[in-house]
Amino acid sequence: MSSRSQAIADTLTRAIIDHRLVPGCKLGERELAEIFDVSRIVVRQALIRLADDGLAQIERNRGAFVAKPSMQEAMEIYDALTLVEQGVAAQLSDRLGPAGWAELRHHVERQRQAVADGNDALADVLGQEFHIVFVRLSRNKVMQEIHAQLVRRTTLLRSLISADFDYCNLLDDHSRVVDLLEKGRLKQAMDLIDTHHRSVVRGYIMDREVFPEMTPAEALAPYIGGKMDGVPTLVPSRKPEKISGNGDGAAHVHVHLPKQDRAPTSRASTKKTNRGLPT
Amino acid sequence: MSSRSQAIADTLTRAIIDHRLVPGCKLGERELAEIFDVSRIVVRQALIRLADDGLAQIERNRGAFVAKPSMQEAMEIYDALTLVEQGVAAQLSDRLGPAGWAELRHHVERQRQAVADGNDALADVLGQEFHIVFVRLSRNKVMQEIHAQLVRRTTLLRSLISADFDYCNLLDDHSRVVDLLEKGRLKQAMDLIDTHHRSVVRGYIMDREVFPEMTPAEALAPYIGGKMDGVPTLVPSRKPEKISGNGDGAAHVHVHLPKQDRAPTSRASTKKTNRGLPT
DNA sequence: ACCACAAGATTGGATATCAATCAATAAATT
DNA sequence: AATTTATTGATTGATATCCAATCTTGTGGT
Repeated sequence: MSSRSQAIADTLTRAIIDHRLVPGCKLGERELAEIFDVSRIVVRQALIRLADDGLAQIERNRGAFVAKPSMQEAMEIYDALTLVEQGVAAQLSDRLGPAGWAELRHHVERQRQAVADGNDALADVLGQEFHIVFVRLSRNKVMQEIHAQLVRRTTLLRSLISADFDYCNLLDDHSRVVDLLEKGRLKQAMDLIDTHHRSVVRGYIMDREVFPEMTPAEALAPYIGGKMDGVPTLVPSRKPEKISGNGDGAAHVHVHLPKQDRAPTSRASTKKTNRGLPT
Repeated sequence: MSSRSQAIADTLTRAIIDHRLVPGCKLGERELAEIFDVSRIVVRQALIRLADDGLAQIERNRGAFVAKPSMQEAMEIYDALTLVEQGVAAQLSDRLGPAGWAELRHHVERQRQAVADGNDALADVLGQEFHIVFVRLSRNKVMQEIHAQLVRRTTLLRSLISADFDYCNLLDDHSRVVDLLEKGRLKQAMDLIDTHHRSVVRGYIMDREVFPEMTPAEALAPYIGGKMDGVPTLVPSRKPEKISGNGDGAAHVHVHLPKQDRAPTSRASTKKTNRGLPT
């Protein structure tokens, strides 16, 4: 463990990308200091790290809040993410060896299996992870860190908006990108990456008021104390009461459609309103 | 001014990219606290910001040092920079209006004029700035910040290596990139961006031992107190003794060659060993 | 010359304290 | 009564001091 402030920053980051701490939520120093049982200074250092990461914003003499990006900024984040992943795609199409392609295919297959098993939670995590694995294969740690930060910020965005998109097409995109890239059809792959992210952004509606808030104490409770038990990450275990306190954890219905173009205006078929899993 | 720690982080960043604080230099908390006349905690917060930015590295119970990237990391930084600028180039080729192209051309022209006047210092700064302006035209603040961070890190790298490259060809690249992009020859422009950065990295030799060190107190003296007077930035004033204490500030001789290919192996014509200006 | 141990220095953090600012209430005025 | 003003309280930014853990150094003994 490097420093305590780093650990706290990690926990806060976790809570934010888990949507337990929602945008606009006040992150009071004294409150967090009590929760984590550290001094205010350590909390402040953690908040500085979060702010540098774009997940929090600090207003002078007013304190820190979970970042609440504007629609403009949301678009910019997705544009940046698209740019990075397209660039990585171009590099991979040149340099990636058979083992790399195999890893990507393996990952897609795992996700497909999870979907087939109806394990939505795992499928979601794998869907997120695909992008991380994709960039990792570039073997560029600097790029990885930039990309990971962008992914964190998109994850934050998702607790600010009500997503409404075709889940299955997004899932297939991963497989198709790998196919196109391995066949050397770089241009098409890059276009698909663009479409992939646009199809996520398109469903964003940002004027929605934020969900029932949790106080930081409630939100952070699962991460404190023992060994982070009860924190649901990529464990597919289905505890009756998982993360969210609200009961809209509607069973996701995944309908597998034949690939069809997704024109910017037509969005009227097989959409599921869901939270926390557009990848 | 937001917070004091941010101001100090900015000053340290400045000193690092000015090559006054060289890689490996110890950044003691107590020492910096005295220099800036603040408490150690504020210094620590500034160092955390620097570390997040990749300009410093903090080792537990050992303190902070100016980052000393490995050759591997240097390559990764340049790869990332290339990726970002290529992506921005692709966006600009679609979306940039006449005013944007004009601004780029104006900037190139200013740099050309500076070279013609023999004002190397100004030419250097403008060369650096070109990349910043280029990315700014994408109108994506998120991307701008990522790019700016990468540029800072490349600037840091330059105090770690001895560059040895053809200065004039690098200068012309900017103009050629603009030409190619405006003509819609995106592929060639992206290749040129790649070549541009590679031609910088190629000259890097990282085993060189670091220059005569300054203590942080000496290095930071010009930034402290008054209004940063005496800090040489884009002022073309030619003080006899500029930044560096070592006397190798040889007069740069800029020979304008007809464009020629720069094969990875052939580097035997019109190269000037200089410091701090490959852009 | 080499290893072990003690002394010193530095970092990471805790606590207490203070000034400045913001928020919200209570009071005063129109 | 409504609005404006003043007071109070809470929170942040920052300092000083203190303490424990760890790293470095230097000395001494073998």
